[in-house]
Amino acid sequence: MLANELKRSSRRPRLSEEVSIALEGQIARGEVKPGEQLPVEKVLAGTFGVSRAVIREAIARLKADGRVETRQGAGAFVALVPKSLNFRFWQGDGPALAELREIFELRAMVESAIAELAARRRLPADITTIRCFLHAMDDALANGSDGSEADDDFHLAIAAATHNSYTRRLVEFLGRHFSESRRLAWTMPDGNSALPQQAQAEHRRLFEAVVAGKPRRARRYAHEHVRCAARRVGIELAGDLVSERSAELG
Amino acid sequence: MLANELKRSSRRPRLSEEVSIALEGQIARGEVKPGEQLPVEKVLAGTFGVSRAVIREAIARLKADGRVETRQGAGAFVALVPKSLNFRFWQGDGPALAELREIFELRAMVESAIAELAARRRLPADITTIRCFLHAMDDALANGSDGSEADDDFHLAIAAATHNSYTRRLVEFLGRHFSESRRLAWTMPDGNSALPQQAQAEHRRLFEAVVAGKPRRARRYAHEHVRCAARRVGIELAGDLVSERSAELG
DNA sequence: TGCCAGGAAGTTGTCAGACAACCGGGCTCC
DNA sequence: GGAGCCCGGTTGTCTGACAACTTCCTGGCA
Repeated sequence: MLANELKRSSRRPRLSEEVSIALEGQIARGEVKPGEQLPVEKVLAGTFGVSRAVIREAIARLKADGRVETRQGAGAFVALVPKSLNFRFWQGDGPALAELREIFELRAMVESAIAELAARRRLPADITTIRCFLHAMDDALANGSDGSEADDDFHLAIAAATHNSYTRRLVEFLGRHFSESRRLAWTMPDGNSALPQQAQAEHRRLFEAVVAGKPRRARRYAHEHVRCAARRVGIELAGDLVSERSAELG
Repeated sequence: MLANELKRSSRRPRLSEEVSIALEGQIARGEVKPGEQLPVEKVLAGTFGVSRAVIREAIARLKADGRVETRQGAGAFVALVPKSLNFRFWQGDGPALAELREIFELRAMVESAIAELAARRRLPADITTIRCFLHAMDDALANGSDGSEADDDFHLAIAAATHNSYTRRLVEFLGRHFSESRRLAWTMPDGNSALPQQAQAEHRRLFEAVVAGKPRRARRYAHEHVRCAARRVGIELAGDLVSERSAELG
């Protein structure tokens, strides 16, 4: 019976799991800050009361998650930018590009749904906040500086405008992965400033749809924005999503 | 400058990295299929020409990503429904009933988008997995037992069928909050078994839409399922979401 | 025949110790 | 003052061993 295979609960937790959870917690709580060095393996082994092999497996997990980086001969350090995508992306790796595509795909799904809800729920205060970040991006464009942070805040403000705390928390959580993909739009080499300006035009359109309280239009613009952002870094998303085509009917 | 950061990546790759990438590739290419057992550690050590410790660290990474599950004394197996443990740290306390509406709202957004993508991407193996959990819920219904776990797995399997690892991780991430809301459907007191059966009918409809490869229908059924689920616990969601109305046009 | 207890073999989990590869700082020597 | 070398510290890898656990087979029993 297959039910036997599914029975995976109620097993004794492995030591390496416990250690990696504990370390992850320490990092999450800021007890070891980004860039700082973790205690050396031998010390960790002592404090946790396990062997070095267990510590190494736990750290291997954290490395896989991108929360920790190790340098042979130097030590293990809490990652500055967790889950660094851009390195592998610029190396033109296959899997990294695929990963980026998946992120854009998820962004398209989540952000379009959120834009729709925000257009339906936004209050005057929300509009003020969103507009503030829109202007911040305008400034960044004018100065030629990096507006990716304002970009993050812009989308976060839209999420907040849904007045659904879970939505907002979700976007905050995903922010780590999303911001990496957003930063690409602002730091494209070759000084082509037309691309950020194009993105900003999309932002403005999305903003106006939210202000006007047009859910369908907001959804379409949000989806279009993500798809264009993907295209700007050379990724072509399947464009035949229901939400999009149907929105044009409305 | 970005070039400085790139310099960091020109380091000799570690053995455990290479091994985990190689294994990951074998799994991705289907050389070892979901549910199948990996070669035992000693054999892997032999074929890769490294020690068992390296193999163990590589597998620790795959476990962290949820691509592999290990059972002491039995072996290492490619995960049926890849489970990601990455996001375990965001566990608020159990959602108050007031927050339940927000959770259902988020579910409606996420699950409908995922159902749509799954209907477009599902492969035969995905269908098999999903059907398996559908039957598990059938059994639970027949026995009068709790099928909420199979319910979780059902939706997780649909997320996996999108073949977007971030989607899958997102659903796993949200799982804690969602499963709470799903359990309500299975453990309604008053022995009214009509409600779970109604939910199961919705599951079946959704499943068939995914199997048939009808994205719009899958989106509508997923959305409807969540809305009905909410109604079954006394929460009325706003039903005028774009996705829904427009889907009826298609 | 059917089945159940129990052992044997196989597999993962953990430990301990050792050495290689490498980094960083301090020291010497020019 | 600066360049090069050395040395302690740290991670990376190897080896061998035992513990904990699962699976399967086998022999005895009803």
